[in-house]
Amino acid sequence: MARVKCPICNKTENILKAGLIRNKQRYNCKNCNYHFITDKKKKNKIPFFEKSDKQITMLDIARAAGVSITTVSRALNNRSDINVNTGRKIKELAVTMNYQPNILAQSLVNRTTHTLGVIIPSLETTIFSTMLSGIQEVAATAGYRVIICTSNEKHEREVANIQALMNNMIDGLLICHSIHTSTFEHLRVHMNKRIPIVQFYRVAVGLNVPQILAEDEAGAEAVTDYLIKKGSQKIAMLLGPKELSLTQNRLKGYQNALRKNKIKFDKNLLAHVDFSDESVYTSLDNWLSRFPELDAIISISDKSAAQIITKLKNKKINVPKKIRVVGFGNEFVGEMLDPKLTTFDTQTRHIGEESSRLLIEQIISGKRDIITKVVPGKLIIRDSA
Amino acid sequence: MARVKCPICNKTENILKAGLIRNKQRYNCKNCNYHFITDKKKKNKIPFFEKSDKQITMLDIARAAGVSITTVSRALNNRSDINVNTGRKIKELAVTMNYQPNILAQSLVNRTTHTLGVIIPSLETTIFSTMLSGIQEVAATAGYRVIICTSNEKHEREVANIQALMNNMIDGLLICHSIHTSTFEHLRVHMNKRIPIVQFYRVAVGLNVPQILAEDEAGAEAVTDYLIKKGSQKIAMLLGPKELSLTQNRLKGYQNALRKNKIKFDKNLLAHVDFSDESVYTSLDNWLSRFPELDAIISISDKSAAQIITKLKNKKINVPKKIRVVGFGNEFVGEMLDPKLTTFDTQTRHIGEESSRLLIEQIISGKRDIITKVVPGKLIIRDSA
DNA sequence: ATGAAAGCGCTAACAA
DNA sequence: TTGTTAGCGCTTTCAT
Repeated sequence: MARVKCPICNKTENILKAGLIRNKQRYNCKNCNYHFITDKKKKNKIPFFEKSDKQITMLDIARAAGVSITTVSRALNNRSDINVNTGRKIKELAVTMNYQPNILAQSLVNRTTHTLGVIIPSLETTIFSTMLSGIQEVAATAGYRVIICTSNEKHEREVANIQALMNNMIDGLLICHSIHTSTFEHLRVHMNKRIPIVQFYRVAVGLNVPQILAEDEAGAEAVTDYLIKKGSQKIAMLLGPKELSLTQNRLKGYQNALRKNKIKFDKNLLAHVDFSDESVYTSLDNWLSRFPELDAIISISDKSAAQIITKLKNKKINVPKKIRVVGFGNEFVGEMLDPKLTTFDTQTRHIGEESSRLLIEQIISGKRDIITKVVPGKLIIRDSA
Repeated sequence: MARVKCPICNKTENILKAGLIRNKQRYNCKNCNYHFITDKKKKNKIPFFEKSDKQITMLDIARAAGVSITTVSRALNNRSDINVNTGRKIKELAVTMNYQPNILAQSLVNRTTHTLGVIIPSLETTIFSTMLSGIQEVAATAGYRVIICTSNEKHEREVANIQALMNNMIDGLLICHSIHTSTFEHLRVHMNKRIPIVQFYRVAVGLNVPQILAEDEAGAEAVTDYLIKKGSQKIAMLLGPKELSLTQNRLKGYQNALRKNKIKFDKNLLAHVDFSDESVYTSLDNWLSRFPELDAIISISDKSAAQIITKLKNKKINVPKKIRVVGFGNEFVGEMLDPKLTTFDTQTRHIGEESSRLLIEQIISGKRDIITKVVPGKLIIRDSA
């Protein structure tokens, strides 16, 4: 074996191997107790990408510029305490060498990742992907990345996702709860941490976490009111699971309108569905058989409204003459239906945008005000009611 | 000022302050030239979250267990070279102390983030959010996070997003090009790097990057063939921008079917739209005025098919009697239309799943096979054709 | 204006 | 089986 020479004492005796660090052989000179390193010849063949894959680091720039790594850092971060020429030279060098900062290293040291986490029940439901679009747009503009996790309406996945994200990956969390989430311990444990949280659309009530909400109560009231004005008396309502604040708020709005118009509330006109097609159809059949005088249906979403209208047409029940149908959400599908769908526009995209905005504001300001904001919507009157 | 004692020589003279490191005061003993540290009393008031926000590190566990940090690492990573009892004790301790690993630090050292980047034109188009759903589902199952970036169909944003993601944040990239992307240098520069790339749905042809495609050519051929069998002769086709491979492939399929059935190709029956509502309506009006004998329209998406059907109904043109309409994508809206939409199901979700699967496979295996995979679709026959 | 060195929290090679 | 040490790539403090 070729002898290695200690760069300090220049001897070749008593040099021990002392570890292999990132492909470099490290040695220890027992004479002067000095550790040093030489390149190690590669054993295994070079992977195909290795040759072009050498990431330029600040050290490379420092060497090329003949300055210290600190100076490079200062130059690239546009610090004031640096010679203008040195700074310019380093920045030019960084460009020509195609330097790309290692974001992981920056994040580790700065304790900030410029990344938001979003937990959302599903991506295939129009309102959720629309909200996500709003979130991502605002985030991108503010220079934040977005990591998405879908809970698929499963509580366990919501819990697991939160845990995974909160481990230093994100600067803030946006969450829209799954329908099966009724305990909130998994959120509570993170509430007093550095990382701010904002709930949106489906929120846990009584939790000290800011919320961005749709205009559920006022919206449902406006819709019900409108139907009554149009002459409906027997108004059924398709709702989500009882536990959701959203459900409760819409129900409240509905009841407000009934009370105002002196119509007796009948809880059999309520149906709680789990968003499956089947549960929607079952509820509809149920109503039709129990309430021949049914003259209006308020649906939980435009999608189920579309399903209801289609089903009613199949049964030769005229919409809106016999039964008026109103949706919630103002999705694209509403305009394509025949009759065109009357719906309450919850301004889904805005909800996403506002949530993102509030979260980023809390990240930047460091403030943790417990704000509740309702994004105003509006009734879109078309032909189905 | 209270004097500080050097732990080496035990003197209190000639001790200089030597920096403040992460809230600790560092000193330098000039007698023995030894650097040491003591805790520094906090000056500014504690932020509200600080008390509960002390992240437990491996060092804390090591101290609590009376072992070295390496041993903790070994225990938590379930290494074999560790005493079973020590390992168990450490893992218990980690749980009781509620230890959460710092993913950034792990990623930095392991050079892998378990995160995929996805660049997608939009989130508000059903097919894209559906593909994303498939991507995210497969990724989550394999233990990968997903960062999304929308290009909003803008080339510059696509380029910027790629650059931002490739800086050590991701282990692999999934990309669906924006319609305005016709040069691919921004991709090419990353092709030979460690980070694998997979293109999906809208791909750059002739680029050495794996692709997952919809069955565009065969699908369009099947659709056209079906229309001709049904008796259509004058078949218009709504296409995306000419540059997209997807457009070219569907056009090829259309032409194949015409040729096979000895129908003359007329390029005036083609319209290239930019997915805006307006361009769809303009194309339709154009066709109607120029081709009174028009008897079928193949649309680029179910959404535009829906718009076309709605518009034709407005104009009292019977679908499918006078004009047959076929969509692409099999989105939810198709079933809600009247008449129900005949469409080619591109299996959008599968495309996302397959892309994700291929990318992860390449990440794990380290192989970079240039695979092109077409996800088979099928014709869904309903009432509009 | 610049550099040396410590440290962010973790992993891994070697010594013991 | 365990500890010591260097290092991932960056920022920051203090000294010069």
